[in-house]
Amino acid sequence: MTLAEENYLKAIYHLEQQFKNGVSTNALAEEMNTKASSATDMVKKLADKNMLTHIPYQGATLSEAGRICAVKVIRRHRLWEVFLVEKLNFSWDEVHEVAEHLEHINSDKLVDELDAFLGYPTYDPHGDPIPDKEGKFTYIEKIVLAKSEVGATYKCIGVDDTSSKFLKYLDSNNIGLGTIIKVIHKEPFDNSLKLALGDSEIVVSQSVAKNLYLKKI
Amino acid sequence: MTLAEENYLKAIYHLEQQFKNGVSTNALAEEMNTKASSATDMVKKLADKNMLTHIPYQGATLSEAGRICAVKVIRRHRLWEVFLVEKLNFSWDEVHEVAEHLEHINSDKLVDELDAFLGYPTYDPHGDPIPDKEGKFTYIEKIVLAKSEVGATYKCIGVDDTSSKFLKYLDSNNIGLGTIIKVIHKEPFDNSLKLALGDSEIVVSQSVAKNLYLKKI
DNA sequence: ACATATTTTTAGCTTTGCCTAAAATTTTAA
DNA sequence: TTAAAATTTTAGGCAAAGCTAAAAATATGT
Repeated sequence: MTLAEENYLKAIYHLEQQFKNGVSTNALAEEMNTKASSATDMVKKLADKNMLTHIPYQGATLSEAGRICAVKVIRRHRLWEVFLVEKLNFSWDEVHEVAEHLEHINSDKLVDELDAFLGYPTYDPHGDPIPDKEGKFTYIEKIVLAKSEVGATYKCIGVDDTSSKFLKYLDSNNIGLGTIIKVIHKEPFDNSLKLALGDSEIVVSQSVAKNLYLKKI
Repeated sequence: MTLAEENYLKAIYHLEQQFKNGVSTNALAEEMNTKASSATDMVKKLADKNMLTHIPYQGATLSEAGRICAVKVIRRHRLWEVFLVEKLNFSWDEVHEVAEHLEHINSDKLVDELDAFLGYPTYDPHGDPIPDKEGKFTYIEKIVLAKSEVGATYKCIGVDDTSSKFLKYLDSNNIGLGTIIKVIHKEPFDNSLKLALGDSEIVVSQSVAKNLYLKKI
């Protein structure tokens, strides 16, 4: 698998969560920041390699081989993110770009030793699960903050949007993985939420609340 | 700089140690495991980018910019080798291939944090010096075992040949960086050497002796 | 010195992955 | 239901980095 092929597989894997019945060329092109014609080219190449099935004008669906390959890339990406944050003092908004490169180094020894060195982590710094050597994910039931109950207490376990802007916003409001959050009030007018974090209170907008994942505690 | 360009710059830098008056196209092609015509193409491209000067039919010489770029790649390569050996349990014959990939990830934060994480090492697992952030090397005077004095005691500080075969040979004879070696006898017939390593004695051929670097102690 | 050998360069082709423009297909909506 | 809009594919090109084969320049040997 070339670098470009791996990136396409990862993108298709990602989009399949959303579009269960095949990933459209346009959606794929957008995810890859490229043009539809390029996406078509690559989809055809990947179909030739039996990494996916493609019905023209309909969409692409990963084969088992394609899924395995995508999950391996995701495993590498997320393990490197843990390494960067825990060992090299990266903050969670800085890791993505570098991990995009590291994820393409395909050496079983490298990845498995890195996994062991990090203590077999099951979640990356954004709260996304890290597949194990066999490709198995550990799932935790995630509640999105926007659908939380007033009065309940939660732990922050992940984010949906991993853009630098959003992660910096969270940092500046002292929200990180593991942060304990109590929902004080929900404003019916704009769906903003008043939260208690330790002894301070903050108000977050609905668009923030839609991107924060919690676990009830 | 693309991946291929960086590899060529590294190769030219390496060959310049040997061929002070310009690196020939053939030598470069051989170092890169490619054909002379491909080397010519790349040399022209690098000359256009002011990374080197090229006199047709004569040879190529790195510019200051080219040297800086090559040294950066070497720094990254050697730091990752240290990481692989010290943190991920790689042996010194396994590191090269993976480091060839890692060396091309160009992030100052990544490299400088890695350097700090490793404790600012000055030598890689083969005894080659690691340039610092400013590109400065720490040099130690190296004595090649083939030119050692009978009766003297040395510490192993590096190898010339870094092939897997040679490194595995050294491992199987319990020779590594830091090993203390006393030269017991030099056989005039074939220039083989009898060495004392701790309380065992071994005999090594001249071709081994030409590839081991020592420091007198 | 001059023919031959070696080295280096040039010319032209391949593959990968992207692009634009145009054609084909499917969807939407009047 | 049929014309317009949107989506997808095809066709043809481009740049990078490699290749082979042939031409040009330099080196060598007698």
